[in-house]
Amino acid sequence: MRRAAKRMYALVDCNNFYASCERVFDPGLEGRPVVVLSNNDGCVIARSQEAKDLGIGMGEPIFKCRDRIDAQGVVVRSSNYTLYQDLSRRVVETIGQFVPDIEVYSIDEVFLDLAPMAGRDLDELCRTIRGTVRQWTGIPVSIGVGTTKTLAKAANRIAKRTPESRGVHRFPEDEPERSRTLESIGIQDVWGIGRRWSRRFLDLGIATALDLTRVPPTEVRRNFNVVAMRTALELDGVPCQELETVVEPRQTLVRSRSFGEMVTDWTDLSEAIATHATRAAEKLRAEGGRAGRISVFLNTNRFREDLPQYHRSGTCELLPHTDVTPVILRRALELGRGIWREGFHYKKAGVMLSELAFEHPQSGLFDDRDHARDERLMGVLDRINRTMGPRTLQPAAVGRPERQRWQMKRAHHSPRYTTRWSDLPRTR
DNA sequence: TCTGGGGTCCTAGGACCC
DNA sequence: TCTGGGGTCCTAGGACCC
Repeated sequence: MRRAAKRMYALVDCNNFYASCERVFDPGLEGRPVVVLSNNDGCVIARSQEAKDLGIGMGEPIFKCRDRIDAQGVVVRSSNYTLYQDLSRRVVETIGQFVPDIEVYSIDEVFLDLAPMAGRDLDELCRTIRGTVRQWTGIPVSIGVGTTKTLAKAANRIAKRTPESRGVHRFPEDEPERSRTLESIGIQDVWGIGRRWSRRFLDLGIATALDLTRVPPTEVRRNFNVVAMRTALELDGVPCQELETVVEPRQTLVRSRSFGEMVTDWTDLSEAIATHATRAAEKLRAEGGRAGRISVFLNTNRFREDLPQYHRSGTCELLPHTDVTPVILRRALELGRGIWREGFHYKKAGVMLSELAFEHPQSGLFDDRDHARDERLMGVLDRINRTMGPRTLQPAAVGRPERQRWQMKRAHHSPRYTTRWSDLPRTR
C-alpha cells in the first residue's frame, strides 16, 4: 500500500495590507498610526499596528472613532485600489520566484503548496520568502504553515501575534503541542466560523478549535452545514480544500454604492441605476464576458429604524447574452422602475450581472439586433473613455454630474493628481 | 448628522413534472 | 373522511470570506 503524499500548505498574508501600501510611497508614515477608509468616508477598513493599538476597530464607522483619530494624530487615507492591486501583483510575482504552485486567495493573501518542497527546510524557505518580499516590494508579510489550509491560516495568525515567531510559524503536528495550540484558538477566530456560527457554537459549549475537533463531523454537518464540517475536519488535520491554482472565471459582477444622502425621487434613483449599469457593462467588456441575467436592487437605510424599511430586487434574463451598454441600461431602468415605490428614503442601489459567459457568443437565433454594429459602437465608446479619461462619453441617463445629489461623500479624498487636470500638482 | 463593496457556496422551499 | 411520492430546477436568503 502506498501512503498518500503528505500535504503541506503555507499562507502568506500581508500585514495590514492597505496601510502598509500607503507607507511604501510615504515612508514618513512609518511608526505612525494609519487608517484607510471605505467608500463614502464610511468605515475603517485597514489599520496599521499603531492604529490597532489605539483600539480603532476593523470596520468601525469613522464617526465613532473620530475623537480618537483627531486626538492621537492618526493619519487617515482613502482607498487607492489601483496602488494596492499593483503592489499585490508584485508580492505574488516575488513569491512565485520560490514556489511554483500558488493560489492567489485575495488581494493580500496567497496559499502555497509546499508538499513538493518536502525535502527542504521549510522554516528557512519561508524566512527567505518573507525577507525577499519585504526587500523587493516594501510589504511586510507573515507566513503560516500547516497540513491543511485551515491550519496554515491558524498558524499565520500565531505568526502575526507572537513576536518570537518573527513572522513565520508552523502549526505543531505532535502532541501535546498540537492540542494545546488548538485549545488556544477561540472558536470565533477559526477561519470559516463567523459571528453567527461562533455564537451558536458557544451556546453548544464549543468554545475553542480543540472543542470543535472533538465533535463528530456528522453532528457538525447536521447542526450547521457541510462547510462547517469541512472546517472542523481541517482543524483536525484532514484536508478538505485543495489549492486552487487555476483562476475560475467569475460568476457575477456587481456595481453598487450607498448614496451620499438619502434619495426619494425616481429621477435621482434612475441616474444612480443608470450609472451602475454603465459601469458594470464597461467592466464586463473589459473582461471579455457577456451576461445572461441582470438584477437591480434597492435598499433603504437599515440603520434608520425610525423610517419605513424597503429592500427589493428585480431580475430578468438577457437573451441572447450581452455586453452592450444600451441593452443592459434599458433593462436595468425597466427593472428599477418596476421595484421603486414612492414614499421611501433610499440609501443604496445596485446592478448585478450574472450567468456570465466568457467563451465565444452563441449566434442569436431569435433576435434582430445588428451585433456587428453594437460591437463597433462599444469598441469606439471604450476606446474614447480609455484614451480621453473615464466617463468622457456616458449615456444621458446617468444625469449631469453637478446635479447628482446621490453621489458619494468624499470629504477626505486626496487629490486625483494623475487623472484630473484641476488636481495636477503645481509648482510656483 | 455620519455605518463599504464585491465575491462564493450551501440549503430550504416552491414550482413543476411524471 | 381519505388527499402520492420522488426528482429536478430555480430562487431567495443566509452564512462565510477579504
